[in-house]
Amino acid sequence: MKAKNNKFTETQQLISKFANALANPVRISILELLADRSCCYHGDLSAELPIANSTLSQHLKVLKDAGLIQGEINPPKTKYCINPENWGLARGLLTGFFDKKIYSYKCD
Amino acid sequence: MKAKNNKFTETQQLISKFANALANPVRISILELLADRSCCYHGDLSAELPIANSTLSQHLKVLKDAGLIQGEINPPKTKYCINPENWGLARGLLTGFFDKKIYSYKCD
DNA sequence: TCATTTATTCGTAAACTTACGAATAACAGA
DNA sequence: TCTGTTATTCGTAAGTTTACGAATAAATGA
Repeated sequence: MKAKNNKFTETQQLISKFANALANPVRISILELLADRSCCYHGDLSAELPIANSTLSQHLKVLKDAGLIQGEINPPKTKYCINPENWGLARGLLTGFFDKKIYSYKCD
Repeated sequence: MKAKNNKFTETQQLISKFANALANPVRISILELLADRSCCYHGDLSAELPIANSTLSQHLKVLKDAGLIQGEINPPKTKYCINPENWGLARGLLTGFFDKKIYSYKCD
C-alpha cells in the first residue's frame, strides 16, 4: 500500500514528531540537563541556557507536548523530568529507523 | 562549562540538524524508500508520495543539505541514495543521545 | 494584606517551513 | 530543430517557530 493513499503510517508520524522535538539545540541541552539530573527546575535550566525565561517555557512546552518530559507544578516552582515511557518509545523508534538495512549504499 | 557561555556544542548542533531533517513524515517516507531501494529516482518517489513535484524537490534538498542523502544528476533524471557516512554518523549520534543513562526517572 | 519569588501566558516581530503551479533547464530522440 | 520527458527553481501564500519583554498567576513569608 502506497503512502500516497494512506498518507503516512502511525510510526512515520511518531518518528517525525519525536524528531521535531529534538530539532533544536536548546531542546537537546534541556534534555541532557534533565537526563543527568543536573537540573530539575525551570530556574536551574534558565541559569544554564542562553535564552529568556519565556522562551524556555516555550521549549519546555514543545518537549512536553511531544511527551518527552513531564512537569510537576508546585508554585512558584515547577519541577521537570524525562518521561521514561516515551523516552523509551522514542529511542526504540529512532533506533529501529536507523538500524534498517541500507541496500546498495552507493548511487551507481 | 555552561551552554550559556559556549552556546552549544558541535554534537548538540549536529544532533538537532539531523533531527530536523527527520522532523517531517514526508522525509521519513523518502528515507525509507531510498533505504530499501524501492525508489531511486525523483520520479519513483513522486509516484509514491502525496505531494507536488516541486515540494518533493524541496524535501530532497533539505535531506541533501543535512547530508543524509546524495543525488546524481543525469538529465533529465536524478538518482538519489542514502549517504552512508552521514547516515552512520546520524545513527551514532542519535543512538548515543538516547542511550545516556536517565537518572531518577520519576519526578519526586 | 502586601511584597517577593518563580514560572507561564500574552503580544508581537522576524524568520523559516511547507505547499502549490508556472516557468525554466537539460538532455534524448524524432 | 522541435518535441517530449524529467526535475529544479521561482514566485507566492499560509502557517509555524523562535525570540523577547511585559503582564499575569500562584504561593510563601514579612
